[in-house]
Amino acid sequence: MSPTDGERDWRETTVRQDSRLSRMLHVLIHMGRYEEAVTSETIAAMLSTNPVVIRRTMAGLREAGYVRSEKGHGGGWRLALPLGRISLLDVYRALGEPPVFAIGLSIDHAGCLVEQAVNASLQGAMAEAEAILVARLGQVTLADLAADVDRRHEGAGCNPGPV
Amino acid sequence: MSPTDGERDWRETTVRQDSRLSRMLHVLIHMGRYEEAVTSETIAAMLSTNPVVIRRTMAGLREAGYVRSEKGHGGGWRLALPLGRISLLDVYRALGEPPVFAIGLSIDHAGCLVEQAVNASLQGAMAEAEAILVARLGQVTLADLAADVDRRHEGAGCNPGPV
DNA sequence: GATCACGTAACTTATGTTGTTTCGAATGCT
DNA sequence: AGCATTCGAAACAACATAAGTTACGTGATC
Ligand code: FES
Ligand code: FES
Repeated sequence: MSPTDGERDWRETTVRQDSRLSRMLHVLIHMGRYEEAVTSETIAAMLSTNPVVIRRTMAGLREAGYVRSEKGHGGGWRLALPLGRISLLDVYRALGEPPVFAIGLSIDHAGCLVEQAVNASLQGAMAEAEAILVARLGQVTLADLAADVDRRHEGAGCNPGPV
Repeated sequence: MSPTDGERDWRETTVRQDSRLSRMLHVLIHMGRYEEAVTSETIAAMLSTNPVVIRRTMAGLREAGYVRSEKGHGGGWRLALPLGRISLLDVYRALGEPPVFAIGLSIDHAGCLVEQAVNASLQGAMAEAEAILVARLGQVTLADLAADVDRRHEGAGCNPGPV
């Protein structure tokens, strides 16, 4: 009954779209556990996808200065900042701030007052929801998530390493 | 700088997806201004689209009891409830509660604790944002929007009728 | 009965993420 | 120097979903 028990199943959305944020967080936290460079191929195997997808997605993180990439032997990806210095919001922004909502406004009639009123209301609600989301993403660092991982580690059957 | 000045341009999203809610609100408020039945064709012209799209989308509203449809001469769509009895949330639900977010979770590894921690955090943030959105949609009725239209009417150059 | 208007199915289009292949460039080992 | 490794980037196919379109059936009104 509480307003926070939203029971929507994001898992149910087949493959709707844009799991980049989730994936990148996964990768970054993983990288925080090892010092060595990780290759795109290893990460791709970790996420059951293709190395090119990894490079494509992590390009934004590199440009934002959160990771570094090195070519050649022993190369790969390395964290450029400690996990505590990177918030979920930072990652989201490094990905180019992809659209948050699947719901859009109809803007067929520039002059229609009804449309204006409808869109103003929807836009207000969405802006407020996005503000909440952004605020929460900004409050959580990757180190917080890593700590949560440790917490979960003391209970369920472990599943530490990759591959 | 404040977290609430989100300057995202929903208008800029080309035709990303799902403007059904916006469109249906537009139609319903419009219907509230006239007593006569409105045909799918008229509505489609209003929204610059196809009558079949209208029937398809309004089917949910009919099943939810917010509108009625009649065949034959003089037929079309009519409100089944006054605008004050229909909230934006009601309309959203009648449309089948389409996905709110374009951001999804990655669930490739059921056993990975890192993924669990990441998804728990993201899911929490998204659930809270959705709760806010739903709360706001539930507080606004179509009558409120109609009143807002009237308010806008006393200022800018009017644009009353359709077609 | 003719016309109007909805109901539904089927197909096409548009947009964006994801997946894949391919080539080039830089790095480091031998 | 030569070669294997690894990223960088372009190009293209695959997939999913809202939206647009066509076609045909059904029911109601004139
Ligand atoms: S931490 Fe999830 S696969 Fe490596
Ligand atoms: S009210 Fe916007 S076109 Fe009719």
